[in-house]
Amino acid sequence: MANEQHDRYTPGTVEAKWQARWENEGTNSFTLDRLRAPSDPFYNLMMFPYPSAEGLHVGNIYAFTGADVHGRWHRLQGRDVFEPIGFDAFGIHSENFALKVGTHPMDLIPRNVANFTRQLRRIGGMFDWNHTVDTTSPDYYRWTQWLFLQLFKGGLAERKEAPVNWCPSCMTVLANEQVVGGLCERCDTPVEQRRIAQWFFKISDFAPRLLENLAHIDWSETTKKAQENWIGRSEGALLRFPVLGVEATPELVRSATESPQTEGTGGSATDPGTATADASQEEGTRELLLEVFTTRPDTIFGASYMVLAPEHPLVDALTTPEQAPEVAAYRERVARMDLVARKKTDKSKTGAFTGGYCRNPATGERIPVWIADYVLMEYGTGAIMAVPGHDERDFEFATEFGLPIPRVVAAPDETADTPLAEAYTGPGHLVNSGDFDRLEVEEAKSRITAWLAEQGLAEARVNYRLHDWCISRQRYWGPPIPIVHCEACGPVPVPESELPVVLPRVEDFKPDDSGVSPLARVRSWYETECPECGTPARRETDVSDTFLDSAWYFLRYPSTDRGDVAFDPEITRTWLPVDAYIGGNEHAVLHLLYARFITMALHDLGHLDFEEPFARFRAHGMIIREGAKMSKSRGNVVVPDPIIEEFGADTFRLYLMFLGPFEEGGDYRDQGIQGPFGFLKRLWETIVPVEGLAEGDPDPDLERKLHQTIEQLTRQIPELGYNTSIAAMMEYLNAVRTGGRQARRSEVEPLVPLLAPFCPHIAEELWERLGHEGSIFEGANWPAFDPARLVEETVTLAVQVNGKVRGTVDLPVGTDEETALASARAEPNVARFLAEGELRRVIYVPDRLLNLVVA
RNA sequence: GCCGGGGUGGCGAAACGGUAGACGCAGGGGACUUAAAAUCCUCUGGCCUUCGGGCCGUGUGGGUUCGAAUCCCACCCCCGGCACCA
Repeated sequence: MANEQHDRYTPGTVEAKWQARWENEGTNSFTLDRLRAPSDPFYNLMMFPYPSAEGLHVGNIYAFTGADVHGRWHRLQGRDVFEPIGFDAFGIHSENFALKVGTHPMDLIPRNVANFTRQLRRIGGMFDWNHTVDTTSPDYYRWTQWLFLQLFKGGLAERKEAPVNWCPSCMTVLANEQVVGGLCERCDTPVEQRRIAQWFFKISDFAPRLLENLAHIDWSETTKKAQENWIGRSEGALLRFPVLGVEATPELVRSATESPQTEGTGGSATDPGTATADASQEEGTRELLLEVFTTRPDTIFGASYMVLAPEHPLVDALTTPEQAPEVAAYRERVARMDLVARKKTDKSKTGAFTGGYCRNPATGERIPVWIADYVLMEYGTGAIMAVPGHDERDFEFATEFGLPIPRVVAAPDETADTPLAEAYTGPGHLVNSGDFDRLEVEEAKSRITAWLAEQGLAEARVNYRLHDWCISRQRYWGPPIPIVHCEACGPVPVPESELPVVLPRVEDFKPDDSGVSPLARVRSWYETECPECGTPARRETDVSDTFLDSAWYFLRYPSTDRGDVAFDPEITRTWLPVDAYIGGNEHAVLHLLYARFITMALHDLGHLDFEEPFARFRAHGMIIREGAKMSKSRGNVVVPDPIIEEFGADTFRLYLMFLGPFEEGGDYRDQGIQGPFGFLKRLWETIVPVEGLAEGDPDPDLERKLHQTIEQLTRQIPELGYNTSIAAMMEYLNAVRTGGRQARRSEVEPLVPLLAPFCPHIAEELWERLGHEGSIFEGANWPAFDPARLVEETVTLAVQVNGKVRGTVDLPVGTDEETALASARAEPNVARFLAEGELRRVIYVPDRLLNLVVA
């Protein structure tokens, strides 16, 4: 009795014991030597957490457990699995929270990291604690800065002006999410736009490759689709509209053609760039040309006016003196809007007439030029030809301002004169389009583009939605951008030998009226000498985006033993690209795209020999609680510590993985944990007085079921089919225990490694009690199955009459049709339905079903 | 509006085009117990039943098929992402 007491399943004891042992024996840690020479490396990555003050969120635990199961499974196959974890602790979240509680982030973050570390150890992940990263450590961000310098030297970083949200009361830059309904979230002042010089990475140069490579990487389809949409390739044409009455001075031609977008899409193969514009100059066309991008060159005959973005550089040149006050007022009004409100689609169209005109090169007609905020400076050329008959936005605008709405496309049942009640954007043939009438839309696109190209007024063009990555943050809590501004030399990179540029401890890190980063008021820090000419110079005071920290962390993990390089070339070649990356789809377009870009850039710069960082990526689902989304404000967040306290980490892990398909998520119901808990208890009690297990071969039926279970798990676990794998183990254990029978060792022992990926602690304990030396994860301990033993001897055949099941018959496997039919006829209920008519047809699916068609 | 992913018992969910609801939760009944907890056994989609079984049932409406939760067409609803992108 006392012994029984002693042997009860107490998760706390078991888990503490094994966590300590893994730690002491370095079960999950790699030495530098082993990293250099693994026998079968497998890099298992999960998205490192942001260490918040609240502690590890159950969503993190869900993700990490799913990834850990995957890593442990590979380990049980005998592979060398490297499974690192770290902390993504820079950024506006930490900074805002620090501001709120009045603690310096340099004090706050270490506390949070310590708490996260404790929690992460407690859930039993197979983490290599000797290879962690903390993005806020100078040892790490030194290399983040190094990365910036590589891109800068490679011509992939540039400084240019861009709009930011500006709160005139707090005198600070706001992120989009800090703007609530056009007001500053802190002081409710209306937010406006301000243009400031910022650093950009030229990710848009990589748009075509980032898109094309998606076809060759093994990623969740949903993630790839999200990236595809984000990159937003669209095929169309660049068209040039002569501006009437404005002479083409060199400056105007420059501003007309050097819009950021024309550069941004420079990577596209169909883009000969701005040369044609110059050529047309040489032909003596003294007219200024206005460039627009369109996906519908076929509708050019319907372009009844033009629209420039209010910020477009040619607005001043086009505006007549009479219209100048109205234009200026409109531009000011737009500038006062925050960036979110600016792009709202549900507001009505506004705009102002510039007084200027273009000539429609197709019709020869004079068409007015307007400015309107529905045209965005950051897309295409920042100007459009407006075709109100066949574009919903233009239609709305033209209706608002009483502009003509010609029809140039007709559906099969329409004519050139069918009135347009709304923009028609469907297929059809051209009308009112001169020689191009009757052509189908698709053909007209290329024909019209070619026709205009002959006159130097068009070229085919591929445009991308993806815009350059602004990495400047006018904030405190991030790595300082390693640049020195010198009056004479311009922006000069900090020499690599002087890295890191250490973020100074600034007690007052609140944004203030200086208008830039808090670092801009630490004179002792920003005053320096130009690394090139030695004259007094000023450090860049902006810090870099948190997404830069996380765009390369997976490169650092295996090389954290190396203080002298960002990543060791040999080790990197050995371990990367990452074999399996599991994470949330909320990072589908930012983190995952930036990481791909950085990898591609480092590849081109000669630092890496691969250009895609993650060979395989799987997005996990989201978990909700009792049917509702979890959030702090609802107060329905699952707090992991008490649950682990009561049931143990193994049960918690098992339950999380049991909730539903890992890639779809699940509903956390507090009561539900009883199921997995009971399962572990029963498993323990089935095995634990090991002396109580019977010897001998397994029961034949159980043996078959065991092999089926092993087969199923071997197939499903690597595909993240966790919930059904767990169900299969439960089913098997139920079968072993039916009728309270005494289990044989041979029946239950293989269940231990099957369970190990999910519940590593109890698996280790049972494995040890069963007499094995060392950790179950050291060695290829996953059981094999024998395909020959999967097969049943008898099957239950469903017998249908006219597609409805009327009975079943038990038959030996492989019974022929004739015999099966005879047995079926012998079933009284089947015979009854058979008697209702004449047997017309027999469908026999051996070992499954017999369908008798009667009429 | 566009792009994904989904709609199956009271609930979470299973189901190579072949017996819908495995596994688990919750619930009913029973055993053990002085009692409770724990544990174990057992039942549990709905309606009807002469207890043999029958009818209905996977968001809705059509279609293909001997046979559809599964494939095709149209539509409705929910979740996630993007969105004045020319």
